[in-house]
Amino acid sequence: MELTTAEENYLKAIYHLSDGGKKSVSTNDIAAEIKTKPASVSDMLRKLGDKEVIEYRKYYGVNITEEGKKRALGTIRKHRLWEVFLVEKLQFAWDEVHEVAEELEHIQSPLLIQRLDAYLNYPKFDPHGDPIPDEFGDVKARPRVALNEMELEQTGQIVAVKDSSAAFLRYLDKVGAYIGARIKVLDKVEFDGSLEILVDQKKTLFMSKDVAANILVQQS
Amino acid sequence: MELTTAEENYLKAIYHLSDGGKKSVSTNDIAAEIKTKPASVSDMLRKLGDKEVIEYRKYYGVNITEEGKKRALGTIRKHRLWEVFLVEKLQFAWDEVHEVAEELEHIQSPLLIQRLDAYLNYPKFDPHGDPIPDEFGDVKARPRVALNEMELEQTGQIVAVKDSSAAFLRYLDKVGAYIGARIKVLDKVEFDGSLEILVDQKKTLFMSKDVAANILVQQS
DNA sequence: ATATATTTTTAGCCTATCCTAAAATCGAAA
DNA sequence: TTTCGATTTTAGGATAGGCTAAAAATATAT
Repeated sequence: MELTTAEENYLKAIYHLSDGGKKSVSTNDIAAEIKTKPASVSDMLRKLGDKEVIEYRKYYGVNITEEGKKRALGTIRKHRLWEVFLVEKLQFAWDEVHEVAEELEHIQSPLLIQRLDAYLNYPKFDPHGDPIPDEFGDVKARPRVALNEMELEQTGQIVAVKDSSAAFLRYLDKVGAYIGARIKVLDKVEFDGSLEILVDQKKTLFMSKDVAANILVQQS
Repeated sequence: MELTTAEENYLKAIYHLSDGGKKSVSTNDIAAEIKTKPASVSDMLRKLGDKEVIEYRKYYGVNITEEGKKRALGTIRKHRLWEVFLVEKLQFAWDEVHEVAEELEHIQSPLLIQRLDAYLNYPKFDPHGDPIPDEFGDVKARPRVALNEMELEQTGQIVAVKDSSAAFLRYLDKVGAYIGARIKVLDKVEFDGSLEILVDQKKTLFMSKDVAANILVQQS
């Protein structure tokens, strides 16, 4: 059964909020995510339930079905492939692509996506470092490495810290290295293993090997 | 003022049916073009009139305004740029691109189109040989040449015949060289000036120089 | 355990776009 | 010029998606 653009957007939101289908999701949370009113969400949930892409029990939130998961992953795949296209071929900055990809992801043409995928050389990750599901909906888990183990020029996103003491987090905060920050290794000093890092394509930052060893990066 | 997808489609249809704004267009003709009912067209014409992209006098058909022309040309530009992309970059056949381009043409992002244009190296014609309006809505008139004057490998579309005798047309019909046919010069025989032509990317066709001299081609 | 607060749903309404059936208008022929 | 056929518009209704206000159900706190 065909989904409308609005339905695809709801399903994608539910997929994300449910952490890939692991948790159930509330009406209010969906409304906040989609920037719409809870009443509108209730309406849509009834429809998505009828189409069996979610399991909907009134007042108890929704769970995404296997079919729904497949659909959501299809939309996510399209979104991320378009993001790669925009950044790699059309020179968009990585933070300019989201809105346009939001539109492009609803174009209906399996052939188009197949060809685009090939044209981009079957990328596994989008410009934000998020994995691109393959045509079957399988996603490649992104390897996580300690920042000090990364090579020159490599890029990634800070996803976790090993040392979560207040002191360490306060330090990270001060230098502007938050969870989610996009980083690139600009330099590694042989002598002491300290690094020069580009954060969010804006500011550079020096850190010791010890600090870097406590920062986990999801590579792109 | 923003136009919806439906409004853009109506405007594009009116633009084409009016031969670029030269003639006025009837409700019935629009309905046929859009594959909708005349009653729906009346509705939409009122709206487009309110938005001043057409001039609408009940019962007397519509004329497109300058503003409307500009909008229509913008949509046509996007459509044709996407067609070039699909054919040149994603290896679509020239007759597979229309439906997808119908969807892509409604993506709203001036930056996207600007970048796409540059990426495609500012093409002047789409894969069907139709001219691509520039960002100001100006279109380059396509030169027409006699088929016998074309060079090897050149492509184009048959747009007219010099000799329109029944005999000649019957001959063209027999060999499958109709007005609108997409052709490519595969070979030119030095000795007698006869040609080998690829028609519609499917069948090849041999013709004498005399025949070719009577066929006018719009080059791409 | 009951009262209150929060969440969710329902009811009713709006706009966009489409439809069918009926009414209005136009234009051409007698 | 009157009438008749074709075209066009209007009227009224459907569906998709959104909104507000009010009702209903659930969750929480005393």
